[in-house]
Amino acid sequence: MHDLKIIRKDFDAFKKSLEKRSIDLDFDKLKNLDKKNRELIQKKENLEKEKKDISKSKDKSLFSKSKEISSSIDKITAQQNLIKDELNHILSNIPNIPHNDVPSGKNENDNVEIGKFGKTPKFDFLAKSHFELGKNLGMLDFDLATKTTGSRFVFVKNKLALLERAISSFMLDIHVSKNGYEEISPPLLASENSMFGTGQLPKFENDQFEVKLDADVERKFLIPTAEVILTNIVKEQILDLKRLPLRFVASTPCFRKEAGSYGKDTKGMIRQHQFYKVELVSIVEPEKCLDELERMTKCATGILDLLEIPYRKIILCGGDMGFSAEKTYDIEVWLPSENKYREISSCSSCSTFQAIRMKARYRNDKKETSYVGTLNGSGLAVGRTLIAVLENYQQKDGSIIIPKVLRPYMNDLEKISIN
RNA sequence: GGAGAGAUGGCUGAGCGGUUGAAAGCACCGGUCUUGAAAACCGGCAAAGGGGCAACUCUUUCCUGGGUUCGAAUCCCAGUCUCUCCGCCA
Repeated sequence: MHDLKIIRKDFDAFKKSLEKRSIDLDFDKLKNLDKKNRELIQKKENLEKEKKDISKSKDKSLFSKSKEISSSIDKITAQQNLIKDELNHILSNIPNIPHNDVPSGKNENDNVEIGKFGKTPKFDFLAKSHFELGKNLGMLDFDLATKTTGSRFVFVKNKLALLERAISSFMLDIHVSKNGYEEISPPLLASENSMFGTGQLPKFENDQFEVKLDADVERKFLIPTAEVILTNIVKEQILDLKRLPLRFVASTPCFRKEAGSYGKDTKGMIRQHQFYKVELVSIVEPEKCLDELERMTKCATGILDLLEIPYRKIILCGGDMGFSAEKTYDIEVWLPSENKYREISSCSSCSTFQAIRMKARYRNDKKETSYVGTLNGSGLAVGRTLIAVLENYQQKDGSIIIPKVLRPYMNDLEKISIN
């Protein structure tokens, strides 16, 4: 969310800073609402002052006047609330401002590649897709998931289930022991307010799974990413500067409706309603956001280096970035069967955008309260890492070599074979 | 599911109709003392919003929403959350 005080200072600059996003927004309306809102506030405050003075004077002859003032205040307040709600509604639907580094562009075609890393495997046979490999091994079962649940779910079985668990544990261990993240096992449900804090709500409600609880308590949602719950750890807090940076890592299931991607990636486990993801979240001083983004991205790519899986790094253009991000790197892994790179991680700096929504603040070196910077990134998507291992480590006979770093997590198993 | 207790500033915690934005302690900042640090002592220290170039000033806020009153942290009603005990279940 944006700070109206800052927008107000230079309205045109604000308008311009959002150009890269290519959104349609009635800036004049916003401006007018803000003006009207402040006028009403002033009116109200003057009346409140008058009323307060009467009450302080304890002068009985003025008491009836005070009552009249009260009713005027009520009227103005009602009016002001309407304006304020409209203002908030508009504000909470405006995405974050792209950083200067961000290339302009409309969609994923305008993203810019930064570099390719690792060696793509050369096969003397036709590379199979992960779902063929998994089916042949008898360890990926989509039909069974359809039977018990529905489309876009999968049963991972036997040694592949072990592999999935190994990937998750391996990533957690690296991030905890080498990268300095604190491991968290969080709730998988988030309150409506938490979902607002990180920017999933109100705009993207259609992508979320809502869970109905018995009572009429606050709405709850299955987390679409652990980012939601990890970032909200600091909501409504004023942190001591000494505590920063905070770095959290969690491996959790994520749930997404994938509304709007009907017919996209319907085969295999690229795009599921449920998937495991190891998520990294950092809470930092806002000036350190971009440095932290580089660091976090290195933590993510470091995993792929260790797994010896080829990947490339790209920077997202303004039109392709997520709602809350100011700058995003995507990491894409090489998938031999598709002969292209596919997203496996997305690391974003959200500057103070989420912090303002969450009211997450810290005391800076001048002892003033100010908003923290938040970052999140996948480190990495576990399901897609499984896919990448399957495809890049496949052998002619359909067996899968286990990457060396994962073997300690799999009783030193070197290979997954049919039977 | 049954029975209680509570929700106050960064934290702990008093206040229970009228200078209470709120005692006290901790934390934090400045000063005295000290070779330096610690201790001790003195002083400062809430947030959000509005106006002003600024010094500054005004309003709101003691879980949320209503109500009583000229006036509410304090009284009444409704709700949310947290904790304790009992029961039940992982």
